[in-house]
Amino acid sequence: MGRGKIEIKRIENATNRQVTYSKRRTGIMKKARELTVLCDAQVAIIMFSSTGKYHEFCSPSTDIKGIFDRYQQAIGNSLWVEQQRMGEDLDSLEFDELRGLEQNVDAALKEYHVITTQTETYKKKVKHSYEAYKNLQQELGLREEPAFGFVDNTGGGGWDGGAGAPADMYAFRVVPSQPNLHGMAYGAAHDLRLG
Amino acid sequence: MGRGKIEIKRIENATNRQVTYSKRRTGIMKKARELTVLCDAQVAIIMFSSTGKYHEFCSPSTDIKGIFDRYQQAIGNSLWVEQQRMGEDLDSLEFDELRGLEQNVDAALKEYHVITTQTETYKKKVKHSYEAYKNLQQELGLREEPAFGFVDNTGGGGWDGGAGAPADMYAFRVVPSQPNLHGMAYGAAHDLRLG
DNA sequence: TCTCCTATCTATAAATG
DNA sequence: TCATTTATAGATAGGAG
Repeated sequence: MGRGKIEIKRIENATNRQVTYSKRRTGIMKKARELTVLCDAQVAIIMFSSTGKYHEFCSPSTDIKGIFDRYQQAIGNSLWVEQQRMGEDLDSLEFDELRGLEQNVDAALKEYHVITTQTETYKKKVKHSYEAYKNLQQELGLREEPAFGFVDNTGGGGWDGGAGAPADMYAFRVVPSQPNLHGMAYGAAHDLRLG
Repeated sequence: MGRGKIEIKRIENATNRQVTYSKRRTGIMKKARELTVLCDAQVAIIMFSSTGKYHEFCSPSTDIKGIFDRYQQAIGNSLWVEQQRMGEDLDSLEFDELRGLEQNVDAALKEYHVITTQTETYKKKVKHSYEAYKNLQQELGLREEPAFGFVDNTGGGGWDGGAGAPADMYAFRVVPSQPNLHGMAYGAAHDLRLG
């Protein structure tokens, strides 16, 4: 592409590197968006430029964290399969111990559910605030990516509807190396009950 | 590209959709690789096809989780920069509520930490109980429930996930810095139901 | 499915405003 | 610095085996 072939190696000139990063990033994001639409796929992309700025893409109806969770789950599944094949010998556990475990986890999830519900209202406000912010950006004539799923921290992109990221970001701020709270829905707690 | 322009909308024919997914995925992954080299960038890509198979790309010297962690930290940091800009355009009541949210989430995560610590003890027991459970299942002549609809466990491809929920308990154990309570609950729901 | 082919379409490097 | 233009390299849709 472009006026002449280029070798795929680090661009030493910082300006050219940044320009190329920006152009190619846009291209990849566009391709990702097309892929999600054409092929009904879920795609999550995180990029950090050499200057440390980040950009993301995420298919609609989810967020980066959701896809990452799904990915971890898939990885976890493969790991477990390998684990089984290795035929690791495990100790057994008394049934009443299992029941005790179940009750503890259930209680923990109930407690979590209360907390989650309590903060849910605020999360929505944050999201709506961001949308207001984005709209303001538009009104001020700042450039905007046309499609869904983009977030960047340069002020040039924007959030589109459907991304649940703002709420998650709040949680991440408090504990950067943060536990995976995302999918811990209370509904799951009910299913924990032993028969 | 190719023999004629195509409209960017879902490809209804499943075969064509899969073929296009495969081709375009390859293209995007290649572009991502070039970007990391040319521009010294960090890139992480996770894709799930409509059939549930997943593929990933990640720049060298790190892994998906590493980039995701960096991303979480980055959005955590940038949120408050954005927040302050946004605050100028929000009324004070809204802003007070946003502050309230911070405190709520903070409290929630502290609570979560306590809960996590409390349940940490049980994680090993969950794992250790699995073998006993499998044995019991066999004795009772029960079939294992398929846990995830998206998983393609027909064997073959290296990245395809498989098997059921217990994997999450394993993932939970091997990734203590990122406990996955969602998966844990889910796993417990389906695999600890002994009675 | 899978690979190869290739006419066409798209992305983009470099130039330009 | 930016956006825009333009000439080319690269990606790929559709078809064949």
